[in-house]
Amino acid sequence: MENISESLKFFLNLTMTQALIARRFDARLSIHSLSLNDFMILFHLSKAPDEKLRRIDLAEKVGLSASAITKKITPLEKIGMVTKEANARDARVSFVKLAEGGNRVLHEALQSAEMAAKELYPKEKEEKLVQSNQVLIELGGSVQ
Amino acid sequence: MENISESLKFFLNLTMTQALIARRFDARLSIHSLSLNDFMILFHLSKAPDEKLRRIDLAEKVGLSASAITKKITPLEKIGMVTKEANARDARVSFVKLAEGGNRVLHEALQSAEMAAKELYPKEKEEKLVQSNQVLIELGGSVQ
DNA sequence: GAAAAGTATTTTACTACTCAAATAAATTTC
DNA sequence: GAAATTTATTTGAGTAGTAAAATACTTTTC
Repeated sequence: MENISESLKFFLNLTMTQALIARRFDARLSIHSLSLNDFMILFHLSKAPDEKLRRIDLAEKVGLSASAITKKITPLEKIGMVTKEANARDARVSFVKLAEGGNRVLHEALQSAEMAAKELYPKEKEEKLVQSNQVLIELGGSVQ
Repeated sequence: MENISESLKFFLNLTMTQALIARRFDARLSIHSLSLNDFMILFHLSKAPDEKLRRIDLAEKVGLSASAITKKITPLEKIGMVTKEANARDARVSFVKLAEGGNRVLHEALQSAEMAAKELYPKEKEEKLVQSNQVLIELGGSVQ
């Protein structure tokens, strides 16, 4: 087996750990009847200006296709997590906005997410996590 | 919006960047008719002792469920990427072993993967990637 | 200002996964 | 050593995603 680059090693380990950790978060979030992707949607909406985003921007942030967003938003709207809002300037776009219910559920879910996060890495080594976070942000992460 | 912990930020950015980068790798690997998960299966088999793994161990390494592995292995066997091998000591387990065809395709795919990896991060900052890789390994990554 | 190109979203058809139940063998318990 | 429990895999049913085509606008080009 030939030697593989540090970048490729990094990506392969990134994929392994993400899958591993995502399962733990998914388990925690399930008590709020929220999938990890549902949580990501509510989270990114809450961080956006005026708590709303276009579907394509939401898709990019959450890491799903635009059509996946379309399909997820309808049920989320039905249970009061988000609302749809038209754009006066451009009739093509339809904003997704965080609703009251979504805001409440997000705050509850954030507590569960923090519990899962706490078990991730020893607190005394947190500085290494902060540095790695910087790398992730350079690679396209946007959670500051 | 309350402040969120460094660990949770790390996980959210991990998820965003993995989704982002995985799409790039998937696009590169598609010319070999290989999905990213197919590639991961072949890669982990090639690294395993005797180039074989039990389905549950493969599932854990690739980050899929055991049933997903069962469903993926059958077509991979048909096209000569892997072979099945019984375990003499324990009739429950059935090893998945890298076949000649799988080894050849893996080596071709590794070149495409390296091309995608090269575009990931500036070479002069590679040391930061090496450090982050260390963190990922502590979190469950196994690619050394 | 009509035609062409581009953009945001939805629909369609399909694939890849998940979880839970079923099966089959191994191990533990008593 | 039979019964109960655990472990590895497969099957079945349902869900969540994709890519590509369709739709409906907007912007650019000439």
